[in-house]
Amino acid sequence: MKRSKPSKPPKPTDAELAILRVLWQRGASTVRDVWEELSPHQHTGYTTVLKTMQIMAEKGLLARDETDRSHVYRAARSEAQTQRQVVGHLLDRLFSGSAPKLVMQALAAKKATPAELAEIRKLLNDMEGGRR
Amino acid sequence: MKRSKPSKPPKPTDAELAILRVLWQRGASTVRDVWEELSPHQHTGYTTVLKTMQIMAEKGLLARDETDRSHVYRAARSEAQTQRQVVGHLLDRLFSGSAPKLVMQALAAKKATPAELAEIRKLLNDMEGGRR
DNA sequence: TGCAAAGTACGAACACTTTCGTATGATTAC
DNA sequence: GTAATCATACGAAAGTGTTCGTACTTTGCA
Repeated sequence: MKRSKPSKPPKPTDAELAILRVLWQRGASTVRDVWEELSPHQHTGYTTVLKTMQIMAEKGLLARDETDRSHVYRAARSEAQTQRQVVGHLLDRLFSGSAPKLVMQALAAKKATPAELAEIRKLLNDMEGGRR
Repeated sequence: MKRSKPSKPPKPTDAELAILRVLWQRGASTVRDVWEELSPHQHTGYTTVLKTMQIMAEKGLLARDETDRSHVYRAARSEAQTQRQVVGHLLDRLFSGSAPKLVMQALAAKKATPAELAEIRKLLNDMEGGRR
């Protein structure tokens, strides 16, 4: 017997991530909403998005409201929760658990603006302040 | 016709990452070396590791030296290069390109030690110093 | 010499992801 | 009321990743 809502949703795939991004941005949406948002950028058919979202609901990645004829889906976990999960996964597998190494590569991969650097600096201050 | 060595190696999968980690740590190694390192942690057979490494060589993820009977493999790209590639990929797909957001989740996913925080702070100083 | 050990190559099975065509039912427009 | 539209559900195909059994070759050694 398969449980309908696993307590630990799996790591989303890339295609699933594209759908999640739309849902985080728009909030609860129908398949059509998501498809219209996605289709300009990728060439996927409507039923492809539908099927993927159905599977994501089975996996526990999405929750759906079947009240209306057009079912309304929402992300089961917040963007921040998902980010933390994926980053944690990556940290273990590619950075030997070293957050600073990841931070370094993040900054190397994409130059941060001065404003962003200030933001990170502030974050560090807060963390050190809390400890000290 | 398939090119034997694509100039852009694809993003490594999780299983491939496990092998790469051994190669980065040990340097050029035989399949047996890698398998012996891996087998205590995972329950994969010798030929599984062999096959995976062969495929990785085809993909351009590994380079191999066939001089000796036991072929010697090495990672085609450095650990830092791979980290940057994967982080860049993640940045685009899950963080809308915002490095600070990724940094925040990295620090949230795993508490950094004071020494690590200092390290990051130093990195920031260097970046700002260079720009200013 | 001949046998065991160690190595590579190969093919196949299985699982998972992604894609889409088609069936079917509900709603809307005329 | 009937036809077109729009929705879900379902099944299947294609691609990829992972695993391992088996065959074949080379080497070392009693």
